[in-house]
Amino acid sequence: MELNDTDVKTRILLSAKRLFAKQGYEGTSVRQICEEANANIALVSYHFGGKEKVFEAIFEQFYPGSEEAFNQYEDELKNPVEGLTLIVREIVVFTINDKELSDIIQQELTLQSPRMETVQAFLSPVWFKVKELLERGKEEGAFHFDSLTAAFLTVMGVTLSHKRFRSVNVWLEDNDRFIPDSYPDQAARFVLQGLGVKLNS
Amino acid sequence: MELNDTDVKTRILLSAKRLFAKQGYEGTSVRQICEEANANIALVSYHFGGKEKVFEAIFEQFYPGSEEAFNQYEDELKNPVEGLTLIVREIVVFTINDKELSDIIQQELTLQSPRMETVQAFLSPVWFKVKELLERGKEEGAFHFDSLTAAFLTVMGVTLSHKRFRSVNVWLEDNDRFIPDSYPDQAARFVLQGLGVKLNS
DNA sequence: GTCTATAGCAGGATAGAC
DNA sequence: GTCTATCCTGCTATAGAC
Repeated sequence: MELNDTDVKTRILLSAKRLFAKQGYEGTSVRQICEEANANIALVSYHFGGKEKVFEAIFEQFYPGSEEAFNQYEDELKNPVEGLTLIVREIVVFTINDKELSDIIQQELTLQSPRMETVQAFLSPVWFKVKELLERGKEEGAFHFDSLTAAFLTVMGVTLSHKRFRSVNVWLEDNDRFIPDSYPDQAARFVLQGLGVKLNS
Repeated sequence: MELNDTDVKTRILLSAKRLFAKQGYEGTSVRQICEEANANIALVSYHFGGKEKVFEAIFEQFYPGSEEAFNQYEDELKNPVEGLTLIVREIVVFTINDKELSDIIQQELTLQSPRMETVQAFLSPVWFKVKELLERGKEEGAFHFDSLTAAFLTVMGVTLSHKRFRSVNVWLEDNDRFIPDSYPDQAARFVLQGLGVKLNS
């Protein structure tokens, strides 16, 4: 990964992703990124055009494209309960697969940064769909909540919460068997129950 | 607030809290803090001993002391369902009352920063209690979940999620009446339902 | 494409006058 | 307690040699 087995551009991207996730954007210097990537400092400007552009390139490279995905699951997304289950699972799977990128997203969501625009552009399709499903699910009587905003917030909270794992194991001894494989389902179940859906499982 | 109606130390603390919340710790400069606080740059070193110490001072000043609080609610905390309801409500109330401090906490939780130690020291009592309540609630048959870690994560997610409000109203038009007053109860209900508790409301 | 060298600036901190 | 002036370090970015 950090060896010269891949091209420089990729090495820089991977190092930047790792470091942004651990230390935040501002807390990470271009020098540090290049050191870890075994790349010369000047190459960040040459290949990307600056630190800011590296940030954007990370999203372009690693954020799962959700354009075709929506078409692929068109049928499931018609039903609010099925659709929300699917989306929550997919988001949680993503946060497990790419902890780094989801850490970066997590951080940027609370900041009023110049990078927010980039982040929002990538996240909008999914969360807009979530909003739509919540609204339709309520109309159809499947979900029970007072405020859309409150429901939306809790769904966001559950699905994105995984990233605090690092600090969590300070409070929990890990004799508990936390199996990432089953977590997407647990999270989805939690969300649906929280929204007042009766589950037959 | 930003006028010279309070003493310098307090003005610095308030400005720092505001800016750390909006821009992150690394994204905020001492110069900027002092400018907003109408204070001279040298006073940060004089009164606190550096930027890092300002961060700690913010927690000492504004984090609600949870030592006496636990004794005060001793009775409610004996029952897992009651106890968890109480704590979730209190945390959510706190995140609404002091959005800035909870934004700061939110940010630091995902970072591996030198400030993590400070943050954890303040948060530990509450989250340790949550863990205990979850465990006991499961033993007593009140809660239903597979993994303690998974349950813990979802509770954290819901209770801390409020801070993403700023980015949320990009996706939600605010014709939805989100009433902060009722949110603590909604969040608590969501959590309990998610944990499989049968509610009579 | 990659490197060295350096420009140019902003950061945190403090010495010392008041 | 407060201020000015300054130190030193580290940052991003780029010009120009290879």
